[in-house]
Amino acid sequence: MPPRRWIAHLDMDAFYASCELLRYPDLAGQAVVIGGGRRHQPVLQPDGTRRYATLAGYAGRGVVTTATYAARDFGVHSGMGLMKAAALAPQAVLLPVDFEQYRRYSRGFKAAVAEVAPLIEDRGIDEIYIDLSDVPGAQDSVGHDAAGGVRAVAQEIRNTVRRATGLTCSIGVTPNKLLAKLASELDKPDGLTVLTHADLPTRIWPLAVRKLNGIGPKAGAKLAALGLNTIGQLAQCDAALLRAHFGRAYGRWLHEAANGIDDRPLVTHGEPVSMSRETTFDRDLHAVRDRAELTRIFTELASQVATDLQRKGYAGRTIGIKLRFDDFKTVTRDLTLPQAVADAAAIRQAAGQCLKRVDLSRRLRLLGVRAGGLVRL
DNA sequence: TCTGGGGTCCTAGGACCC
DNA sequence: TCTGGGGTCCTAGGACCC
Repeated sequence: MPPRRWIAHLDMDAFYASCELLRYPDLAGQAVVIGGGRRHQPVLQPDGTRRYATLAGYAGRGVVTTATYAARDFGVHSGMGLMKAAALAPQAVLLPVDFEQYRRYSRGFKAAVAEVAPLIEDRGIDEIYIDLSDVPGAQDSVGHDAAGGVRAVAQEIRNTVRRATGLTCSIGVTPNKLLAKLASELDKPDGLTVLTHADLPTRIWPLAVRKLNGIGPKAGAKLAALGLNTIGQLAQCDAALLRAHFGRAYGRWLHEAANGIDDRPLVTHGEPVSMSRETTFDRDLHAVRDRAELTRIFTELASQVATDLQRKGYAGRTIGIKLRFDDFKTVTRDLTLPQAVADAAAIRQAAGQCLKRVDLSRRLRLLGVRAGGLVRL
């Protein structure tokens, strides 16, 4: 028997919110929302207790980055505007985002996992894929359960993460990344789900097509218009019809994905492609009337990109800008230079060239600066 | 109660070269 | 002087993800 391929997807539970609960244990069990700017830090009071800001009366353009499960019970979810979240759960505690802290915990849980299983693909701050195929014990049967060994390995990883960070995670273990990603959500939070291809009809096919990693709002709506709502309906659908509606590559992918087919390897190391900084203004700004403020922000963004590049040891040959107007229309412009640059002045200069190519009659809500075509310094 | 910030990848057209 | 085909680079936009 050849060894089975066992891929795990590990997803930290309500990651940012859970990190904050470690710092503020008095909030355990409460509806807590992480998001917005820095204007709502908890205040330590003379009696030693903390006073927290709540969502009530929030005014601004912030969105929910993460919400605790208690807050989710009110219908609050990530990406939702904080104004809307405040209407749903005015009493929920609002905490500012502290990426530095989350990155520490992120490094912590990844290092803990690597002790058990070193083949890891990084998928951002709070999730990873892990190849368990060659981890000792993963191929063992337990009684009549061929997946018993890998289940034990995954459970050990969960225990290790918990010990190292105090945080819980959910893991899906399946023959490939696509199914593992789906499976990790099936028993969230603090869950472990092991699936094989045999489980496809009962566990995967009833799910909405939008659960598939790679089907977003647009493709989801298009599939719905075709009467395809579940992964099972998609799996049963004629492959030629999917190609006709979605193009050759994406049509084929849809058909394979719905049938649980995915042979993508883990990517265990990678170089960054671009680095960018962007900001949404508190109020929409006009190129002429708010010129001084826009110039200041523009220069600041260029300088932040330069700092990021230098800190990580890269230079960028393509400098670009991003603008979002008051009607939410977004445009980009970029410029490829003869030489890669990493200093603030050169980035600011190139970004300024890009800006000249944009019609600035509408007011702006967002400005961004980007460096692509990265080379190692 | 409109919609953050940081990314990746894909497509498509035009320039330019052989 | 009516016109092929392939390859690469550049640019702009868009879908999608965390």
